[in-house]
Amino acid sequence: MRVRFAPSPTGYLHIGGARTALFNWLYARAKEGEFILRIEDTDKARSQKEYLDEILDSLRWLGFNWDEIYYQGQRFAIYREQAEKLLQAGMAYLEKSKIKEQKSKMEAIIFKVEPQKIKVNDLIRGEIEFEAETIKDQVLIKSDGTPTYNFACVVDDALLNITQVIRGDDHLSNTPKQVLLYQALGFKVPEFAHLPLILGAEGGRLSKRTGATAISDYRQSGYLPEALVNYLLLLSWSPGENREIIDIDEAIKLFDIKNVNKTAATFNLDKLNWINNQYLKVTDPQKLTDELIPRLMEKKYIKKDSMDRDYLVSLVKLFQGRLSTLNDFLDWADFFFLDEINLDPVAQKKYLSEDLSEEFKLFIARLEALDKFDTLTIEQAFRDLVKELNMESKKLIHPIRVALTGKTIGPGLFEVIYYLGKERTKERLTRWVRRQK
RNA sequence: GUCCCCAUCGUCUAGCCUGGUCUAGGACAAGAGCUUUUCAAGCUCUCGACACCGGUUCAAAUCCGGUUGGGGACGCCA
Repeated sequence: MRVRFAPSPTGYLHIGGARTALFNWLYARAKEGEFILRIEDTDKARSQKEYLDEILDSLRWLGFNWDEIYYQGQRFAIYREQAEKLLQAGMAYLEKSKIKEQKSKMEAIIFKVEPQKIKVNDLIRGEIEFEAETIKDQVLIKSDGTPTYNFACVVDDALLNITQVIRGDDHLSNTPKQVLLYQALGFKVPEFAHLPLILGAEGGRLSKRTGATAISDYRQSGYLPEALVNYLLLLSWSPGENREIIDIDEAIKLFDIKNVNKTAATFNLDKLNWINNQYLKVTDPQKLTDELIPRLMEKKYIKKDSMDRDYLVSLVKLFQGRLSTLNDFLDWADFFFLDEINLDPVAQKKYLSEDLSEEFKLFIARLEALDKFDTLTIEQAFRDLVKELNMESKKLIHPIRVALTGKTIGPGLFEVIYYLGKERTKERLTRWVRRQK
């Protein structure tokens, strides 16, 4: 069993490509076969090193390790040799370039398509029949000497002994053309499996506007690779038993290409966010901290030399259960790193319109008097004060939270105070009292 | 225009192959409530679908045909 993923370095690895790579990789791992990477860089003008690097990097990040890698750009002689075979057999002919600007005097090699019925047996869709009359003669080698996609693809899949071609639905109509080429070259036709496409929110192809961006963008936003893979898995495949969260090892055991859906799926960021949250919750905070440190440094929230790692880990634990992405932490925990907090105007209006300077002052005094400064002690001091003032605790909790964090949302107030520390808490509350005057 | 694919809640899906166990199950989202402190976490509940028409059958989400709708492909791009 040998499968392949064949990206073209003319763009970044996107959601659709990643899903194709995933299903190929899964197929290989489930059947203990080989997963081969083939870089389709025949279009020299459009292929870029930057894209290649991004694709390989993203694949590694997702965990799709490959067993072999090939570059079509290094195999032009092979394609030409195979094309010559067809030429000599009379199954192909030469034609002058139709491109006006073409300076080369070379001629293109074109495959003659004879009328016939072509049957394709798809692992997911069953038997599909095409009429060769609806297919034009196919260019094999362009007049600039480079092979066309369909030709290079067939030659490589055959010569690299690919047994199952698993690819996107958009290649379905290429399949009869390719079958003809396998037969003409005397190669064994592999099995095909065409995966349903992933559509954007408005139907149609995924684009930047409809939410599809490069895998590296998801990485940068703070999605975990396991979560992204889990989400991709759920798009047109289901592990059954109403399971949503499934790790890759279990998916390998349960995966069967025959159970892949035929229906195109719509990419849904909300569900990805939910899955990412599920993974974020159970990920080792140390690991999350490692991921967060460079992001915090970039935001200038921390400096490398003055960083207290244990403190950071504690903060991460505080927010861990609520994050959709790692970057959420940057927004929600900002007040721990900033001297001047970002005060949400809506929150201010809602909870800080009333003058609570007396209550704030009293609370500051209570904090001042504490020998021990831990969550429980702080809470006790607060509860006592509220009781004495004969106030509802939430009437004071919310204003204090906003004064300290600038937000109406966040972890429990007493934990926030504890991690903010006595000095910073006092300072922020005092600042607010002064503002009242 | 031609060819091809697809069709269950707004979205992802289970069920379909091997018709009855389906007054169609789960998840995300949305709405409501609970959580002597917020929620973007947790718990509970609510809303919500077999595209349509015909056929086969005692019986159809499940099988067959058509219609409609959606998607893809028709390049000397990949």
